[in-house]
Formats: sequence, structure tokens, C-alpha cells
Amino acid sequence: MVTRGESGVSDEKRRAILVAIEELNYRPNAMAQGLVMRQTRILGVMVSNLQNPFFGAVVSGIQARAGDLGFRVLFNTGDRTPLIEESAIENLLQLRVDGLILASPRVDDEVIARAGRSVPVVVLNRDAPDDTSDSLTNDNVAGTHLAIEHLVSFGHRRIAFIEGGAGAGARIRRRGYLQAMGVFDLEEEAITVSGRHTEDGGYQGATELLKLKSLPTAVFASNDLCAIGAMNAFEEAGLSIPDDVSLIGYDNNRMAALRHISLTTIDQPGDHMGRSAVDRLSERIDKGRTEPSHDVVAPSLVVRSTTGPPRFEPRSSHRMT
Amino acid sequence: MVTRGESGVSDEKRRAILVAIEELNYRPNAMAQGLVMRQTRILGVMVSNLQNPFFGAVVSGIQARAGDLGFRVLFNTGDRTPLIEESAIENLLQLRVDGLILASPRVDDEVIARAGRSVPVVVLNRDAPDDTSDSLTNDNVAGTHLAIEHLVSFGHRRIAFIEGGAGAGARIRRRGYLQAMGVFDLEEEAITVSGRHTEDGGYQGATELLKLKSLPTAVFASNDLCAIGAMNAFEEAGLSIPDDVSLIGYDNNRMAALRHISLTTIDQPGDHMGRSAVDRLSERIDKGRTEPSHDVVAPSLVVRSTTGPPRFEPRSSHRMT
DNA sequence: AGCGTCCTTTGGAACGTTCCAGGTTGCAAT
DNA sequence: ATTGCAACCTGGAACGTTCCAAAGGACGCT
Repeated sequence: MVTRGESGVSDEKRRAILVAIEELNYRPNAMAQGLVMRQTRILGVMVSNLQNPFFGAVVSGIQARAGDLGFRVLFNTGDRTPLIEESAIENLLQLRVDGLILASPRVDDEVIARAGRSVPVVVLNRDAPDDTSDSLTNDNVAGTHLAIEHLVSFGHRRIAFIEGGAGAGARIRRRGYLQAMGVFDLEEEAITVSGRHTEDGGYQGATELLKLKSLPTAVFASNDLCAIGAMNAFEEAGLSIPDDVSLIGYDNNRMAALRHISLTTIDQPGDHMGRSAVDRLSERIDKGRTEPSHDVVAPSLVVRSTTGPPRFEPRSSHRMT
Repeated sequence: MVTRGESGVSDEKRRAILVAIEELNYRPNAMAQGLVMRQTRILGVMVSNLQNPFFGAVVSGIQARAGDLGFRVLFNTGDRTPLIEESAIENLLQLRVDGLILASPRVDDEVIARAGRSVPVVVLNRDAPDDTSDSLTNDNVAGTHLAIEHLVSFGHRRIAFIEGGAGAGARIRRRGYLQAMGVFDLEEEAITVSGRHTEDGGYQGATELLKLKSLPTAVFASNDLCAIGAMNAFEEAGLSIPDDVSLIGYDNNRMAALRHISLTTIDQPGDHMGRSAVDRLSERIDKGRTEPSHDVVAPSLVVRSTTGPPRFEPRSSHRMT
């Protein structure tokens, strides 16, 4: 009562209690409070990969908005490993967080659905498995189209894709790539190699491309980390970007923006997505919303220095010029 | 009992309970457990700046080692703001974490000391305020000496420092810089500008240096983020690194290692520090250690492409050549 | 003086666990 | 049959809070 600044206590007693608190180094026990109040005002956030700077932006958006709305935030990570992620989520749930944000989780749909049965859940950059959880994605298909369109506008036709692995967002980007290639009548030029959404993965993917008898003139990487890895591989092989090969990423993370990297990429508004995720949770927790929400935010193209026209006029294989 | 895999229950009952658990979507309540057991097996980690990739390495070390020792980990951040950091720490404490890791905290010593009275605390990259908490730092003084020595060995004499602000580690690096300059008889050449341990700060610091009537031949930035910001400022001003100015950072974060950045820097073994921090905590929690531990790990020089000899022979003001 | 009202204080119960004491059962040895 | 002893089960207390009901005091009104 005293600690919560409520009335119903005489000033004298209140002062005495405050003094005792100070002396004993007393601190309210959040577990006891949580037990009896049946809510914690804690939001749990499982971030699949804390090492990816893109999530730095997301985390900071979450933190800011949660503070505004009177929630405390606890983070967790699963290091991109489904099993660890699952137990990270379980830990948060056992702590009885009032809401859960899953940033690009790699766990089975079933795990998310199960969590959704206990507590409001917002999934970032992946579709919700059912109507018990909300989702908040950027429009990965539109984003990939933007990327391909940009490359095509420079005259590229042989556009390879370094894919991001089995993660949900990664799968959609892969589909988007194939679709976009189709739109421009380029499905026969499509090549994909794997990249696992990491720098190393991107490096390896690019290395694979380098073994091809003729290198694509442009490469679209499923995320910026991948793109940067690919960049390294290409330059180690003596190629110059964008003269020998154009390169475009996805996310627009802080690394991409570094002057020395200056990667052309598709921007995903991470900070904004973090804030919105908290809003969705708050609607369910504090305002009793029950209908699912599936927001899609629009990505945008950020042109920097890694894309340009192909070195030679593309062979106009399908055109009658 | 059943959920903890203990004996004393018949197989038949055990199976029945397991089925019921499944059906009811039951999940043990960690708060109730924590209340009665008087321990949580949770380690709380307050990271001052989740956006700094250096902490990515620390976090991943913590995570890995904690998993091995049967601890769960919960992260928090204070966004480099003392007040927010303080409440982040308080939140963790109210949750009754069994141990606390503070990664480069910016709060007052008093806050750390108070936390230390309630629970084992390990402070990373900052000295412990008293004997109730452990500390784990890299040898910032040795690291700064390494940096200055490297620059001096190239013949640099006018070596500026972009400082990191009021953070504890930052202060020590500043002192180390001045000391090292003294060792090489260069105290009169010392110039420091502020940089706040962020990219923006580094950019601004470098901009200040550019206003000087004669630019230093080398710049030592208090951390890599700063150095990268400075790098941008210098190149925007048309200078080439390391020809016009040498640049060295501190941390050896992932960005520094990027081929395109290729920043010469002082390596701090973040992953290793994270693991050790968990070990220190475990010693106090599980093995009852009470004497304080103040580990210092050795930093090392990583030479990359941003340092080289000064463009002109340094004026040999003190030498008789 | 008696009464009602409001303000403050006190004393449980409850939250979901763990732990322990004591109880009940089954079964073998006497 | 009785006893002893496991093995298993049951019930209650405790953890640190919040909330509510009820008791106690102070005070003004009749």
C-alpha cells in the first residue's frame, strides 16, 4: 500500500514504513505479487538472433513503447536454434509474462500456437499459426519485388538469390523472389543458393555462385547479414561491386548503412515494428481485444552504392531487339 | 514431483498426470516455485547498450555458459540511460534473480552496491564499487597502451583521442590514453574530444578534430562504434585512411572485422568474458564463494587496414637526429 | 451520553508451488 | 494372524504479497 502510494494509511505510519524499507533494503517480491495479482505487467520478448543488428532496432522500439505503457520487458534468445528457442519461450511463459513477442522465431507453428493459448502473442516477421496470436510482418513479397524490380531497371536479367534458410520470413522471401522473377519473365534465369541469414552463410552462398561457369550479374541476398558475407566473398575473389556484380540486401540494418558498406537494401522499419508489437499486446491485455490482428507494414527500397548497371549489355535472349 | 522426474510415484499415476498436463496445457508457475524454493535459477543480465555489437558476443557467451550450468537467463537494457538502467536492474532484482550481470552499467556506484547486498553481482568492464560484487574487466590501461604504442611505432606523435563519455570503462581508457602518451613523452601532443561511445558521437568528435588548424596524424577512438563514426566523418571530408589519418578503435566488434571496415582495434574477448561472468556467479551461488573476485583479461592488438605511417615524416621535435 | 459515520488498523484467505509429517496400503517374515 | 517395513499417498504449512471483511477509534451530531 505504502509502496504503491495509496491512501488509507496515516502519515505517521507511512513515514515509519518508508524508513524501515530503506533500512532493511527491502524490495517488493515480484513473484509474490504476480502470484496473487495474477498478472505481472511484464512483456516477454524472444529474439531469435540478438547478434543481428536489425533486431537492435526492434528491441529498442519495444523497450520505448513498453515503458510508455507501463510494462517491463524481459528479453531472451534462442540463438537461432529451434530447441533453445522453444525452451526460451517456455521460460518466459513459466514466469507468467502478460504478453509475448516472438521476433522471427524458428520454432514449429505448434509451439507458437500452444503459447498463444496461454497468453497474448505477437509474432514478428512470420505468419501467425492460428487466430489466437497476432502477427506483424513487413510485406516480404512486396519487398522482394522492389528489389528485383530495381535490379531489372538497371538491365539485369541473371539475378541470383542467396536464400535465408528455413525461417518463416526467409521462405516467403524465397517465394517472393521466384514470383518476381516470373513477373519479369525471368523464371529461367532464377538461381538460388543457400545463405542461412548469417554472414558466414552469405559468404558460402556467394562462393557457390562463383563456381558457376558464368556469374550472375546481380545478387539478391535474403538479408543484410547475408549480403555482407557475400560482399566479402566477391571482393576476395577480386570482383568489384557493383561493376562486376550488383548486390542488394534486405532489412536495412545498421551495418548496411555504414558508409563503407553502403549496401543497397530493402528497408524494414524495425523500430516501428517493435513499437507496434507492444501496442498489439497492450490492446489484448488492457483493452480486451480478441479478434486477431495481422498487420503488414510496407518495406521500401534504399538505394546505396552496391547496385548499378551490369558491365555488359545483357544478352537479349527473350527479346526481339 | 512428476514434472521434475523424481521417484516416489507409481508409473501408472505418473502417466495419468502427464496426460492431464498435456490436456490442460498446464505449465509450472515459476513464481510460485520461486516463492517457496527461495531461488529461481535465473540469471539477470542488464546490458547497457544492446545496439553495440560487442555486447552481442558477450550475451552469446553468457547464454552458452548459463545453459551448461542449468541457469536460465533474462536480459534487460537501459539504453545507456542511468535512470532507465537503474529501473531495469531493480526489475530484475524484484524478480529475485539468483545472480546479476551488469554489462558496462552507467549507473551510480551506489546502485550497484545496493544490488550487491541482495544478490551476487558481476560487473563487466567497470570496477566493482565494493567487496560485495565481483568485477570482470579487460585491462583497459594495457589496451590503450597497446593502441598508442602501435601508432607510435608507425612514427605518429600527434595522436588524438575520441573519448567515450562518463561510462566507467570510458573513463579508464581516457586515463590510459593520457598515461600512455606520457610514457612516450607525448603529453603535450594529447588532444581529446568527446564521442559518447556511439557512431554519432564519433562522427561529431572527428568533426571537431577537423576544425583544428592542423589535424592529428592519428586518432584513437574509445570504442569501435566511435571509430566507425569518425571514419565516416573523415572520409566525407575527403581524407583517406590511413594515408591522411590513422584510426584505431577498441573492442573488436563484428563491424570492425567486416572486410570493408577492416578497422585496426584492440580486441576484448567478449564471448569469453560472458562465460567467465557466469562462472563467477555460479561460484557464489552454487559453491558459496564469498571473497570478491576481480578478474582482468588481457586485451590484444588486431592490426587491420586503418593504421599506417603518417604521410609526412613527423617533425622530430624531441629527437636530435 | 448515545449513536452513526468515517478513517485507520488488524487479521485472515488466497495465489501455486514444495516439503515434510503422518497415514495407508501391500507384502514378506515371524 | 501379527508385526515390520517399504512404497506410496494425503494433508497441511510455508513462501510474500493483495484484497477484503471486520474490528477499533475519533469525532461530530442529536
